[in-house]
Amino acid sequence: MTTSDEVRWLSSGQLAAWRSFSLMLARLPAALEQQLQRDGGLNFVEYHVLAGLSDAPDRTMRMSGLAVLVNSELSRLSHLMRRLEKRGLVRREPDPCDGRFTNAILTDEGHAHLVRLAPDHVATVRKLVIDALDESRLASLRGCSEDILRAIDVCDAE
Amino acid sequence: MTTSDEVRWLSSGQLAAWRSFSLMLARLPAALEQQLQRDGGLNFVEYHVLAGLSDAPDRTMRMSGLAVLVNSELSRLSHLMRRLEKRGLVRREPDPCDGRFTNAILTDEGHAHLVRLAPDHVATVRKLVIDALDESRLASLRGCSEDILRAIDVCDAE
DNA sequence: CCTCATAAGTTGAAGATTCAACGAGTGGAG
DNA sequence: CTCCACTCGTTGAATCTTCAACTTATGAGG
Repeated sequence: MTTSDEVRWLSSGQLAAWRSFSLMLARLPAALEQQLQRDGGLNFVEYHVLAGLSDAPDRTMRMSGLAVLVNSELSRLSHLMRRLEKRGLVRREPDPCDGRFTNAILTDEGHAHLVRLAPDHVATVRKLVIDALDESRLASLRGCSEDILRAIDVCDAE
Repeated sequence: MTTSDEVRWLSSGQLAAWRSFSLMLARLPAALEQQLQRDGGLNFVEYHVLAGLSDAPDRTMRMSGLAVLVNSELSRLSHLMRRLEKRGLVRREPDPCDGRFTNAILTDEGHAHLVRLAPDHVATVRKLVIDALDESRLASLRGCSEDILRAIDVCDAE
């Protein structure tokens, strides 16, 4: 990748910003997961699997769609769904219309678990993010996130 | 944790901000790790272990100090150091002054590896974050990060 | 001294994720 | 119709992380 010999190191201000940001990048997910794990025995991805299914028509999604939604590889999702299935929170069945697809379905028990968990999760998100920032900061955080996501997409597309 | 019956759900603007932010929170670390993994066979924590040691006097730190620096548990660090040690990038020895401590030391080979890797890593951080944001956005991102870190600390302290 | 409490670090087992290989279903080209 | 390429999803092995139990070194208190 190093195409030029000159490295553009970071200025001290940039470095300070990067340090804070990258520390936050490590700590916030850990803090969110801690709450979900404690209150519901779920990690971040598992929670979003249940939440995604609960918003979908018939509480049903294809595995591949779900994988995109939760930003995870299909293999990881497959293992994860096996564990959730063993706990009775979801079930899987082949799509009757096209046998190549597998439908993931939220069970009643899974839905109940999610409903039980959601308020505390939202409260945590508020406490650590939404209410920790004033309104203009939050708007600007959204802008930063979108800029960074765009840069990642550009980079992925080479 | 649910102390009140009333849940303060997110407004649509807050929800949109949270969605972008949390997607970025998942994708950016993956993108950074991908580059480190591809170019140097290291993950994010491993890179920061080497980087931390390289900045320390005598390229030496105690395991417990290193664990705080890279925001990781001691057990994880111990396993990770065993792997890095097997690759010859670091070594460990008991602190001669106080046998309870273990000193982690960056080898010459480890240092060379880091030096080889750093320019590409910095270039990636630039491309995905620093140069993806204008100056005021970056400053504001730093502020957001600090606010969120503070909220996490408050929360950890109950 | 001796005992005990404490903190540092290691270890092994269990749990989760990644990686590569595989199997199964479908639609299209010949 | 048959073969082929393609995508979807699963699986097992290897890797990494988490958890709990354990070892060891030190310093404090009797």
